[in-house]
Amino acid sequence: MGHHCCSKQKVKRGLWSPEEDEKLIKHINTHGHSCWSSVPKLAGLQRCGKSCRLRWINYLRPDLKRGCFSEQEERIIIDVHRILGNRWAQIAKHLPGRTDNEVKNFWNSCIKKKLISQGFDPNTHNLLSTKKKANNNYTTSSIFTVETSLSSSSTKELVSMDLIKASLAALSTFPNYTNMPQCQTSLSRLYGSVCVPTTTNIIGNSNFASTIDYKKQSTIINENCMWSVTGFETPHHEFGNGHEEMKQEGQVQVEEKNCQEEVLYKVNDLHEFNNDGPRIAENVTFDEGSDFDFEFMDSELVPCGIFTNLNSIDQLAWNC
DNA sequence: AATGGACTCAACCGCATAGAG
DNA sequence: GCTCTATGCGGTTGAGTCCAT
Repeated sequence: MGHHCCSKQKVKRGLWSPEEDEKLIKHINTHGHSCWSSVPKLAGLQRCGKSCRLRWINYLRPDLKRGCFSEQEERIIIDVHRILGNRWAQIAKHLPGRTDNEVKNFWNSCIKKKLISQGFDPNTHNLLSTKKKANNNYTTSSIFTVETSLSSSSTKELVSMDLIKASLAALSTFPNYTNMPQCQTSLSRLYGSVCVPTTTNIIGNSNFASTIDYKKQSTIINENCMWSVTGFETPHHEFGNGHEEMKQEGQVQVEEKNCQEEVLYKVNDLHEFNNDGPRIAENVTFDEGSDFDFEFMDSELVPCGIFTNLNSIDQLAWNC
């Protein structure tokens, strides 16, 4: 079965010959590629436009970086994948000179196995646990297994590996972030190479909002934020009149213990309360002044357990 | 040296989406 | 609003290569 774009043409398939590459390079360098469907004809190639485009983007483009992925690139892929999932094109945008295809292949052939061998689920980035509950019937206590008395002033203290592992294990028991029974949650914050589990109390209509914990030198995203923006479900009956008022005002406030900084944001539009499905916050706007890279987050966040940047839990896991 | 399984990665396939008419 | 076409993207395939036996 051929492509719909070239089904009427007699096109060559399979590997490209050096002659074909040369023709394509010459044509694009001279005329550009404003319309890929016309490139084969103009370049004298018996290929479909789609094939030409792919060959150019993935192989012939002059700005491509060839060769092995560096350790830093690998880490970026893992970090961005944790947030965006299998959105290879978006991930590749954070790696100059790399293509989505290249990133995807590298993930499937190398990183995926590495994560699995380290005991992480490559899809969720959670610690693979043999103790997961079979029916997803989570109880309040499941997420509270990790609590510490660390104060905000002690975030630079080193935390033992046992505590970190316990934190990961606790989060891994909570894979989907749906039907969460209440709005209190354990929170693991990552500061450089230090993992600091804290306890978060969320007040108000909290599944529509949260705090973004950010610093100038390293962006820190807590998973509470992820839950909020993705709009995890909470049973309807949990909301009282006070929350209805908040909804009408279109602004919610979240209080978080042990947070160093808080950024409040407004929720301009909320879906109607509904017993049947998840309620999703839309058109979320953030106060100016935050240096958080929202383009990086690509506006649509994927639930997962741990967020980190360089030198964080990945490195710890890698070196264990 | 031969062979077969594992692995890599370029290329293809099918679907989603945007835009033009 | 509908259809058609082009483009972009993620999943999958398969030829070539590597490596253990």
